[in-house]
Amino acid sequence: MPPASKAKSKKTKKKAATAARRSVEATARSHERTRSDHAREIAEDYVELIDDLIAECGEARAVDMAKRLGVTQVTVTKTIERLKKDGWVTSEPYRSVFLTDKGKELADYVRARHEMVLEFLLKLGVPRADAEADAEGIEHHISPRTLAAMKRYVEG
Amino acid sequence: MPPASKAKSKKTKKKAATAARRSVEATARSHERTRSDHAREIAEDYVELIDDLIAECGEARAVDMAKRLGVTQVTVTKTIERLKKDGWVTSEPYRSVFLTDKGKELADYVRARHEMVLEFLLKLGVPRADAEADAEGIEHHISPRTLAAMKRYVEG
DNA sequence: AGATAATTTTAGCACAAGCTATATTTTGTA
DNA sequence: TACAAAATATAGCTTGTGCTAAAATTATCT
Ligand SMILES: [Mn+2]
Ligand SMILES: [Mn+2]
Ligand SMILES: [Mn+2]
Ligand SMILES: [Mn+2]
Repeated sequence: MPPASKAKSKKTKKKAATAARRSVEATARSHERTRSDHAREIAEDYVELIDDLIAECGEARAVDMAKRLGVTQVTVTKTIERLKKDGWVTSEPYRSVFLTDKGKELADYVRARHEMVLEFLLKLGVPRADAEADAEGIEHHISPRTLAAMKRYVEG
Repeated sequence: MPPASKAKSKKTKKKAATAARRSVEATARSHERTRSDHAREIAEDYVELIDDLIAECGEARAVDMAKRLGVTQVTVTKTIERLKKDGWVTSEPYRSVFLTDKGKELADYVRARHEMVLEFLLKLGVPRADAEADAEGIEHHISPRTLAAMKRYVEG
C-alpha cells in the first residue's frame, strides 16, 4: 500500500472552479467524434490519392501510392484489402486499384474539402509549406459547418 | 490471370496533367507529419485532461478521465502506463495520476493551443457545438505558424 | 523467347488503442 | 470495525496500421 496522504476527502469536492465548463458528456462526445474521424481518415486519404493517380497516371498502383504516402507497398496492399471490404475500392490480384461509385463520391467530397482547407490557410497567411502539411491532418476533422465558415472567409 | 485490357502501356505515361503539383516527396512528408501528430495526440489530450482534473477536482482519477474521454477505465489505465513510460506522468497503484514537469509543460502548451483554436473557430462564425467538437481533433495538427496566424485573426 | 527488373503477395512480427469479464484494493458508511 | 460500494488492476481478446524478408507474378528489354 503506497502512502496516500495527499488530497483529503474529495467525495463532494468536485467543482470549486468558477468558469462554466462543458458537460462531461459533451466532452466525451467530442472525443468520440475525433476517434471516428480517425477511423475514416485513411479511407479518405486513399480514395483521394487513388483518384489523383488515375487522373495523372492513368491508373493507381500500390507502389505509387506507397511513395506518396511515405509507407511501404506492403502497408498499402493490406490497407487496400480493408478498403475493398468496406466498399470503397475494387482490385484484382497484381492489378491496379479502382474506385467504386461510393469511393468516387467520397473522393470528390474529400478533395473539395482538402482544397478548401488549404486555400483557407493560405488566405489566413500561413506559409505554403506549413499550410500544406497542416491541411493533410486538419481536413479530416472539419465538419460541414466549419467548412462553410471557411468557404465564406475565402470567398468573402 | 484477370483480364487487364485497360490502360495501354503506361511506362512513361506519367504526367500529362497541366497544373503544377507538389513533389511526391513533399506529399509523403505531409502524411508523415500527420502520422506523427496522431502518435502524439493521445498524450496531448491526456495531459491536458489530467491538468484540468487536478485543477477542478483536486486530483486526476482514471474513472473521471474515462468519463470525459468516452472510453472505459481499463483503456485509461493502460494508456497511463504508456504515458508513464514516456515520462509524461507518474502514478502509484490504486492512486491518482500526476504530471511530471515535462507533462505539465506539454499540458500548458496544449491547453493554450486548444483554447486558441476554439476561439478562432468561434470568431470565424462556427456554431459553438461544432467548434468544440472540431477543435478536439484539429488542435493536434496545428503547427506554430498556423497557430500564429489564428492568433493574429482572433486578436486583430 | 528468355533473362532481368519491377511489382505484388505472403508470412510473420510489433505496437497502440479499444473492449469485456473478473479479481483485487481502497473508500465510505452503517 | 465490518460491510458494501467504488475504483483499480489483470487477463485475454480484437482491429488497425506499420514494418522486413522472401516468394510469386507481371512487365520490360535485348
Ligand atoms: Mn486529403
Ligand atoms: Mn489527409
Ligand atoms: Mn484533442
Ligand atoms: Mn487527427
